[in-house]
Amino acid sequence: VATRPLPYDPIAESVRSWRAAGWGDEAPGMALIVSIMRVHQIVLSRVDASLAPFELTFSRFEVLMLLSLTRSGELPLNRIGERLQVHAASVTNSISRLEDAGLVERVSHPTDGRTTLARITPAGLQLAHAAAVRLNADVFGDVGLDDDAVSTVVEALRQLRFNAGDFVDDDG
Amino acid sequence: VATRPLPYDPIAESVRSWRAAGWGDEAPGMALIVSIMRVHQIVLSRVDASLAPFELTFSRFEVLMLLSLTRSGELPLNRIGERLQVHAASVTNSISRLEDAGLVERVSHPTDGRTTLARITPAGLQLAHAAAVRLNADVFGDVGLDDDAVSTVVEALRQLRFNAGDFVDDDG
DNA sequence: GAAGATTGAGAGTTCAATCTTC
DNA sequence: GAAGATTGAACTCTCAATCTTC
Repeated sequence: VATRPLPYDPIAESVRSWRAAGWGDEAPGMALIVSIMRVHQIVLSRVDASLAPFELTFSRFEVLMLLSLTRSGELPLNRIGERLQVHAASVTNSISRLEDAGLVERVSHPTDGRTTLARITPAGLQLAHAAAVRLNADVFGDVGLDDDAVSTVVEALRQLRFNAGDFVDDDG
Repeated sequence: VATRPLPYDPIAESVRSWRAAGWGDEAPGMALIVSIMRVHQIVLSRVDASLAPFELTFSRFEVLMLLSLTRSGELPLNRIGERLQVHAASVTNSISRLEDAGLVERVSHPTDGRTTLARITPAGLQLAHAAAVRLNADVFGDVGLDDDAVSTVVEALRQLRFNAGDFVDDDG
């Protein structure tokens, strides 16, 4: 953790200041945005700490996991970017690192010479599994909220993602 | 936005895969973490886009806003880091950039030679106000969730932050 | 010795520009 | 010309190490 616990909730304090400045109407939105920023920081540091023994970052773990859950174990780079919602340059970076570690290899696409496939290696498969087990135990198994709150938040954030145009299918 | 909308919810898809892999118990926690990661990315890009005309990032805006809401307009760098929950190195970086832009200036602490104060300038005050108005209009005023959902999520995330040891005062 | 601040290294992200292939 | 991938530049964040001052 970066610093010691504060004697007060910094976000509640920001809301008070925002209201005092005459921006009461937008205070709830401000609180939501800042809460997301802070919680992101917290969970990212947890995840990275849990993954550190495997020399994986969360970004690379996501790529590895996505490949490991694919029937053939391979996927075009651009589809990885779409699915994970990251820039093509980030995918290139992640794949290169995973390739250096021997967890993934680049393969030519059989019919389209423009696209490159990433294929997970046996070592990659094994590490993906081990890392997932570890992450489940360290982080996912207890995120610091009761089950009801978890599902409520997940649903609300799904709504937010949908409204942001992340995806178009709005069943459930 | 980085990519076009997907025809399905990528997180719901991950949950299905996670269950299929036999990790059903931890699937909700996984969904929460991934949701936070993705929503963070969305709101950060919105905020940065809104702040771009001012040549401010959200980190620097937060510093500027914190100073502008202070009675004296100045604060020790370490207190800025505590309040914003960021590393001292990040504060140094932010303050240097704000100083380069003439929005803040470094001042020696009157009694403690170790600490440096950041003081907001008149230009900084003016820009902080303009940026806040803009952010309220562009982002905070409509975050893409109804009011009930916003307060529910904010409260749940407060709980998560509290459980993470971010702060110790648990009233409200 | 401890606290506050800074610096340099390393990782990730995005964007713009470039190259190859359809 | 458009799509896919890569590269380089610019930014932020964190960590470890260093310097100054209490």
